[in-house]
Amino acid sequence: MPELPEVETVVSALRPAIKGRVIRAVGVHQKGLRVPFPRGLKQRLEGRRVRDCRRRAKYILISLDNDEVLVLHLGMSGRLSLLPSRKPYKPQKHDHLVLSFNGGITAVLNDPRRFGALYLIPATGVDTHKAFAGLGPEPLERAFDGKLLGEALAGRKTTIKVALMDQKIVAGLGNIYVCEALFYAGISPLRRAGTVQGQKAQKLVRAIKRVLRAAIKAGGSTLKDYRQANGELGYFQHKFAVYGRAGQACPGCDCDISKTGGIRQITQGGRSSFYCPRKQK
DNA sequence: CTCCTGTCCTGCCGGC
DNA sequence: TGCCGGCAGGACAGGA
Repeated sequence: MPELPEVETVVSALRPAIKGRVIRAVGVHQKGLRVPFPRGLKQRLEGRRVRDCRRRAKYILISLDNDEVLVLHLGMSGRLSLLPSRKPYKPQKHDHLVLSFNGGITAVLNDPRRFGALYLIPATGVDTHKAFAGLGPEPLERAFDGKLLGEALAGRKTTIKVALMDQKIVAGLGNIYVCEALFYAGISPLRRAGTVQGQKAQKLVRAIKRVLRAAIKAGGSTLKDYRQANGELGYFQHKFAVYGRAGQACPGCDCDISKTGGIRQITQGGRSSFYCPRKQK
């Protein structure tokens, strides 16, 4: 499912393909996703030129020449794919929005579970929109360091797992990368968030950046395979240390799995957490 | 304010 | 084989 690295990968491919291009035709095949589509979506998009395309948290922002911004969230099953310009568009199940640009470029939003969202908002209103207001720092930016994270976590009684899932603390992390980062930082998902300070916070920040960068790197290969591949996560899913690996050995494990039970799976905040009780404290 | 729970949706998988 | 229940997950509303 698309978390920060997947969205980053999508935007990296989308930006050069559509920047400066004009939206010639719009196909709207759905009344909405998690939220209803904006009124007059088709009319408001057609004829507009794309100024730029960027990512914030897990959102894709496509700014248009009428000072409106098309905001997309891929939910957990959403895909935004670019169609080869030679091939005619063939509608697929769960294609909700089809954008046709000059030059034969077509972008298709497909989302089976419809957990995604689409907004069309004024450029001046992005920061105050409910999706962006109060959003925490970008984890890959330099400003996101141990000190900043420690301050954000201070006083929090909830667990570090739940806190890292909170987009107000840090933006763009989802269940998978939180589990992975906590493993690399050696921090238990059950630890109280407020106790992650100083060296621990710094170590966690490094782990977050490390796992995100690695995933983005692998996400590049996901995208290359994308046209032929059907794997949602592509390449990086084979590199998970703990996520989805309950009962198995964690990387570098030298304990007796038959006695320890290996990687443990628990539920926190209604979501699965995977961790190694011996390496994560 | 913080924390917690329910809701949305559909594909997939395990169990019978 | 086929059905069915449960699970997966991000964001957000609303209640405590």
